[in-house]
Amino acid sequence: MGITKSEIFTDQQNEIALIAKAFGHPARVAILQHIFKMQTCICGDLVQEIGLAQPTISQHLKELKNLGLIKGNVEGTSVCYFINQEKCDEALGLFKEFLAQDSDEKTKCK
Amino acid sequence: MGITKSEIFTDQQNEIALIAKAFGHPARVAILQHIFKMQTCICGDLVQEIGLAQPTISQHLKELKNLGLIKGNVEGTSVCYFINQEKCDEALGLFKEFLAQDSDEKTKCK
DNA sequence: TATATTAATCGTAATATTGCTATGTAATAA
DNA sequence: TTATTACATAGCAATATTACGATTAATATA
Repeated sequence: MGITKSEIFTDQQNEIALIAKAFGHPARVAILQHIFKMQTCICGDLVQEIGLAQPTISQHLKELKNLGLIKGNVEGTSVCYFINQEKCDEALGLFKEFLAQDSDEKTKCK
Repeated sequence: MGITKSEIFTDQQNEIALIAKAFGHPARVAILQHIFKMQTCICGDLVQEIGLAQPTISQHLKELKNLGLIKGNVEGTSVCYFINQEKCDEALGLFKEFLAQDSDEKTKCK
């Protein structure tokens, strides 16, 4: 998207943005939800379930895997994907810290 | 980003993705963090604080405002922005529901 | 009224993302 | 060995995003 000036932001800001971007596409949300629900699944399941072409799903899986949100084990000709719960918990922790700053209503604008 | 086939996803999946996309850029993370910290601020503050050009900051503010994550009051020649805590809580709720599905370890891949 | 201040909008260049078809690769089956 | 299955990768067209300079709009102030 044009260039993002990552260098002017803190590591934490970049990290939050990176994880958020992974959740920023409904296909990836759907993929994660399906794996959460089924515990594990293979690429072909998701192609059936979601209705995007196989290479498209494969690409989204790759992004999620690169971020560590899911992991995959090779089993014969297929790859069994599953949630990396630690990483998801970490992501949720980041969002909590980010969004749950309870303000003490100091000087609000009228 | 090329066309996203929103119509094949559920409203909830699209909603999560939309909110996540707002957090998917470090400038918007930085903007929100600064407003959280200062309670309120004007566009010029953020230009100083973050170091992007005024139109760029203004554009990011617009996106956050469109999603309802922040609100702005006109005060003379400036606009006083502040967090819409209800919307932020709602966003956090969505992420919690999405990410905190405690799996009961059924059939995991080895 | 003229000028300064503050922010929004317009237009545009550069770059990223989405989704596809075609193809490649690895493991299994016949 | 050859075919099949299941994914991954390459390459491309379409579209979205980021960032900026120039300009405009609205208010305040001299």
